[in-house]
Amino acid sequence: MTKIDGRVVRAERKRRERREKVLQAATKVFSEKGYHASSIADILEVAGIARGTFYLYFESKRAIFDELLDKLLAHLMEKVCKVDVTPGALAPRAQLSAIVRHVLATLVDNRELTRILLREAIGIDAEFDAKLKEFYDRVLGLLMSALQTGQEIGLVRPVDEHLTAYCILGSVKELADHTLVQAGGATSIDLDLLTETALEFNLNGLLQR
Amino acid sequence: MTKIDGRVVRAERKRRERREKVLQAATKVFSEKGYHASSIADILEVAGIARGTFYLYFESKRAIFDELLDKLLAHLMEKVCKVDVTPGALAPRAQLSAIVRHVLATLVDNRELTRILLREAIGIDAEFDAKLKEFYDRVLGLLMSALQTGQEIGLVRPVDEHLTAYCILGSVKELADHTLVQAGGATSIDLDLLTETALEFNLNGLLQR
Amino acid sequence: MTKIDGRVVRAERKRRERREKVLQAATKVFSEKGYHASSIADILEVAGIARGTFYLYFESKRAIFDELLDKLLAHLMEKVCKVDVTPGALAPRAQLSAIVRHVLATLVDNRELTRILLREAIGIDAEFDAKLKEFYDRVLGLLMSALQTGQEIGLVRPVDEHLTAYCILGSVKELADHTLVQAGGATSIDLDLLTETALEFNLNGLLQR
Amino acid sequence: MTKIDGRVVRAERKRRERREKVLQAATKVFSEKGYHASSIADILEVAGIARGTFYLYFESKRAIFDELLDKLLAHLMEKVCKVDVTPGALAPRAQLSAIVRHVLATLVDNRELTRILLREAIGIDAEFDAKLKEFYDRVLGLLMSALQTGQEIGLVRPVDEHLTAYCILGSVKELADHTLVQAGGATSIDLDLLTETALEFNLNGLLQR
DNA sequence: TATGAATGAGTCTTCATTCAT
DNA sequence: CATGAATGAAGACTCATTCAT
Repeated sequence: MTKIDGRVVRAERKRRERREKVLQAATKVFSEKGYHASSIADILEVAGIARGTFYLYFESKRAIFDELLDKLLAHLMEKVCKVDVTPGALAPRAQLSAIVRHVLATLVDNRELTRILLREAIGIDAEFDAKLKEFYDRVLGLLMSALQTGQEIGLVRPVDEHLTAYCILGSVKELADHTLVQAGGATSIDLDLLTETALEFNLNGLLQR
Repeated sequence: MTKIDGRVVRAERKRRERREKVLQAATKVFSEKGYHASSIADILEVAGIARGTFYLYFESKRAIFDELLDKLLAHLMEKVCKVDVTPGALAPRAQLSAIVRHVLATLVDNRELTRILLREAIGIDAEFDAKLKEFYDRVLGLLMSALQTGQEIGLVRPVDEHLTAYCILGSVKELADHTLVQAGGATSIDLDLLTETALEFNLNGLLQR
Repeated sequence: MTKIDGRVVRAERKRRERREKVLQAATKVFSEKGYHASSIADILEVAGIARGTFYLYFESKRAIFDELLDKLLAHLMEKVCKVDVTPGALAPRAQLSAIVRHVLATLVDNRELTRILLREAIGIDAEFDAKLKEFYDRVLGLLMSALQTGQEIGLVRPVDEHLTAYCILGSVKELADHTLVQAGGATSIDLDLLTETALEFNLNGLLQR
Repeated sequence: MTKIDGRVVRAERKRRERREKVLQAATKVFSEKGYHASSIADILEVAGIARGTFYLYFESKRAIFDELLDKLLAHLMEKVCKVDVTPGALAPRAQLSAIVRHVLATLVDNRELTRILLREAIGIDAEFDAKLKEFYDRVLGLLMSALQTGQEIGLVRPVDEHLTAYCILGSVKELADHTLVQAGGATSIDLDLLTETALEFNLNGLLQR
């Protein structure tokens, strides 16, 4: 039985590897040509597999795209959480720094997926728009609750939490877009500078004080 | 000859009106369904014209989309200019306020086009991406020069001008997106609150001082 | 207006002619190769039209097949009705003769469609099977009611109406199949002999009396 | 050597059992969904074997279908023979009764295959049509020779033997179809009633005498 | 022998664009 | 000018069959 188990395990691993190969190919293709301009044929060519093989691993073009983004969104949410303001916790600024760093690091580690998220994952269809909205809504929710807490403990000045949350989200998105997406693949990125700039911008604004 | 001239002029006007009608229809359709999901047939139906007629006025689906966006981009750039810091000029803050207000007002006045710009004008094709990049680069250029000037006259604290420009752009884009695009068509918008929030956020950040 | 009306009418007629051309082509193709073995491409070739044109007139391969059969079934049912046994009506035998003649004549006039009905219209899908069953059930219903009436007026010997109705239907179907379908297209057919044989067989059976 | 022989024999038996299992599965699947709607995958699932295994036993989807039908056709022909009218033989009516009974019994014993024969074995392809035609031609040949003999000995009234043979065949086919195929699987069947109805219908027709 | 992953030919269907009227 | 029928390239997806393990 061990022998068979071994075989099964190996087969399972191989299957996952193969799936992964297709996912990689799809990532590359989608990120380069966008969802609509990418054909299954393009993915097949990059993955080096036959038409039928694709459908062995994925239900449809749409399904593989979904999976790609789901993975990135999950990664992004991994360490994004409420700021802890109970006594004894890390300083809020340090916590925020960690979160922003995590997000940016994840995006840096997944440049192609980031491009897809920021550039190609829009206008796919209503269902997908909803998924994306849900993700951003969760992020915005956290931001708003953070702003509220910040105001309560007197750290944050009085602001419209809704609108301000959008501003924060937008600043980080655009930062990521221009740094990771527009810059060609080869550019090396100073994660610390990025994190610091984002944080400073959001916390202190532009004006000299 | 005058008679003929009159006819020609009238014909010319009629032609422009018809073009306009098609552009309106396309705006509505693209804004509702996105570029890819919109078919020429959708536009024809809304415009109330025949298939062949469309191609009398526009070269292709792509071309009319281009024209739509070009118009909005031109409107947006109309009053966006360098901040004037020569003595006697308006206070920088007032100038900025005017510019931001103009941009937001233009977007408010063109909700459907705004949706197209922010949501659907991405991932069309490389050429279109380039056009958009050019537009944003001009905006970013102005922002960076403003940041530089601001730093020189000691108004702005030392920042990475590049990255910070992205943050500013992003905050305004996202603000516009959530306020104009995500909110259904009927919502009334407080342009002053919007302008003020954007400006305050960018200038003063979040922290209490 | 008359001019335009004329144009519209002419266009409408042309449209119907074109549709008819495609229907003819489909009839030929389906009858020769069967539903499953026939591809849209086969129909296009015979009809001499382009791929897109087909979908201008018909929703799908399935839809055109449906329409083909519907037409034949409607024709067949046209003069099939209950036998009238009120005093003064034609003799039952004459009425039956007329009905059988009509059915066989319709089948003779539509040899290809007959082939499709008897040979290819089986196992398309559940929905189609249902449509066919409905048709045959109507025929069987008429037959059973005729058998009942016949028994009541002492014309018909006591029989199981259900089973006997099947026998009658089957004898006519097979007669048609072998005469119209299996015989190549060119054979000339003696409609009178056919009608008479069917009727005699069903009424008097085989035995000498 | 005997030992090896034993092994070989056992292996041979196992092989046949496995083949049988697949045939059973195919029968079930084809009878439920029809030839075209049945996929190899469906058969595999029911048979509980792997894809490759199927092709170890059968050449193709088409081949297993062939084999299924061949078996039924052979069974059916087993006791179908010329009527013996030499003096001392059983009465013709009794002989016919036995033959019809055998045919109907065989169909009853193989309901699923019957459904396939009557419903799904049509429009597969030209070759298959030919095989079926050959079978029916043999049946028709016997019927025609019986009719001829019957007429010669004055038992049968003068009829067109060709056309009448079709009628007989059709009546039995339709009887079988409605009784065995359309009625769900569970219905119990009165073989005697069936045989008697068929015989009476064919021999005596409908009319009271 | 048994397996099931891989293959790729084959089909339907859509839709932007052209062109004869 | 306006029309809308016709076009055909392009793309997604299925499934019988093969083959390496």
